[in-house]
Amino acid sequence: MFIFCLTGGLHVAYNLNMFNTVKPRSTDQATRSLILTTALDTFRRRGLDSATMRDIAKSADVALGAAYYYFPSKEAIVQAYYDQVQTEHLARVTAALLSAKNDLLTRLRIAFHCKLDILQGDRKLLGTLFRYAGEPEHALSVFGPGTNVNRAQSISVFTLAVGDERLPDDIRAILPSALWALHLVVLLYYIYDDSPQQQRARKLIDGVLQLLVRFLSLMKSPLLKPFRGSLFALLGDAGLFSEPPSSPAPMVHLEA
Amino acid sequence: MFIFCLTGGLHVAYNLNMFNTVKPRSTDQATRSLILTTALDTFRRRGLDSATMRDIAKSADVALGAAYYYFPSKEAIVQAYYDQVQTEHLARVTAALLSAKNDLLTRLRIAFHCKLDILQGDRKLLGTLFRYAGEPEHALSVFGPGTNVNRAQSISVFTLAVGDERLPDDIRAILPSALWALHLVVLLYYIYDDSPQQQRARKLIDGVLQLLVRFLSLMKSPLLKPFRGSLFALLGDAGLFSEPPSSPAPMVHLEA
DNA sequence: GTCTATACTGAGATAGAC
DNA sequence: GTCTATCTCAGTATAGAC
Repeated sequence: MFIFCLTGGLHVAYNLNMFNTVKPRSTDQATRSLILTTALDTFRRRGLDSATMRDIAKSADVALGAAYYYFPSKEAIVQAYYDQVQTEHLARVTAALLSAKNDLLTRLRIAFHCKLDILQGDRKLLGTLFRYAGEPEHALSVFGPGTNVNRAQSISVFTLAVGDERLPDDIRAILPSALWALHLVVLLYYIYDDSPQQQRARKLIDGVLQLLVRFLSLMKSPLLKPFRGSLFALLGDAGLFSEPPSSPAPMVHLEA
Repeated sequence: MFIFCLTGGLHVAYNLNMFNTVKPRSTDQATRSLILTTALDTFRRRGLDSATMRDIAKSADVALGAAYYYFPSKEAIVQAYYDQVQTEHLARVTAALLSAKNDLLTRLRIAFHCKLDILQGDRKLLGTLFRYAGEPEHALSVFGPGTNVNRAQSISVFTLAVGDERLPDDIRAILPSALWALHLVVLLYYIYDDSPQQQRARKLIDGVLQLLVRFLSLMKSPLLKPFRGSLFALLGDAGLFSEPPSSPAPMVHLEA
């Protein structure tokens, strides 16, 4: 219930806005793209809250109605930005993994650092990601059913990074979702990090992933078997990182 | 930097709004209290977003300006509600600990379950707690300097719960702040929990605290010494749960 | 279906009179 | 300290050009 686990394929087919700034497929997509680009530019220059829809429309030389025609709200524009980021993340990680060393730590570092690379300079835009985290009903809640698809895409990048690493089944099942949750925490840290070039966030990633990999191998130890059993029993009961069988299937929410 | 560690005393002196609904100290406090009570009632009946400041003012039989005189924004009202909750939490936990068994698990369960008891029925109001989590500058950001005092109060309840439990120094230093962070996660789960009476959240608390206590005693094992060392090195470097000495003291932010 | 122009509504927030 | 009037801006509506 808390974090739906829709991992599996890459779900590229869902990626509706994949080409919206790269290769407009028709005139209207060009307008959409123009509005999006202009909006992001305005957000970066004036800040998200002080940039009004009228500012954006004016800068893009379209009427206010046009902006609302493509984006039902100001936050829908930010959402579109996240979609872009997600697409870029998948692309870069896919490429980087091809030439990477084959150890888990390296692959995870790629996934995490890539994300921060993409978000470089847009840390303020990132704040809204969490704005509706506490409101399950809201369409833009990071944890809510309204973002099931986006979440699945985001998780799939971590599924890629884990790859075919030899892991116990229980760990393998939850790891991508757990990494996704961890990456949210890292993003929060990144937002608050005022060190030069956010070096502390970079160090945090390296430290935390190193520790995680060590933790995973520790979990294989027979000494920690009972602890590991309790941990996974808890995660199972709570429905964290996976949907428990007793509840309705996650896709139901999409239809509602 | 991420989570300032101002733990120590109970900081009761900071608790400015402690008596705002209990014992008004003058006429204007009575008005403030009236507005607050009416507002919360309106929020609960109509929902936070659809309840307008005009509705609230009308219900409280004051002009719109009066509402804004006491609360600079609608969200300031919610903030006042959190203050109330915090005061109540401290009071209840203090009382409950007096007659409690003296083991850590019991004391931690009191602190966590008490919070949920108080918040019972107000889960939707809770959503706003996280609304500005991603915006360091915002006065109401849970992690930001603007809420240093509130955070310190909240953490102090967990300091109370840990009490004089025999613990290694490094663990003792971060435990209250870590528990505070954990309690935020539990609150998020609580908000999303649609099981009857949020029983799953209750079970999560019990499970997670049991696991935590076991984890703490595992950490004492010499076998895990290197792991523990790395863990605390990481937390120290990242400034998580404590302010690293290289950065300015947290109180500076309060003056700014 | 894409877009312009313009006007309107609702609500958060503020100014200034009393 | 309280009220009334006013401002701003997100979002909606509408009528029409193409």
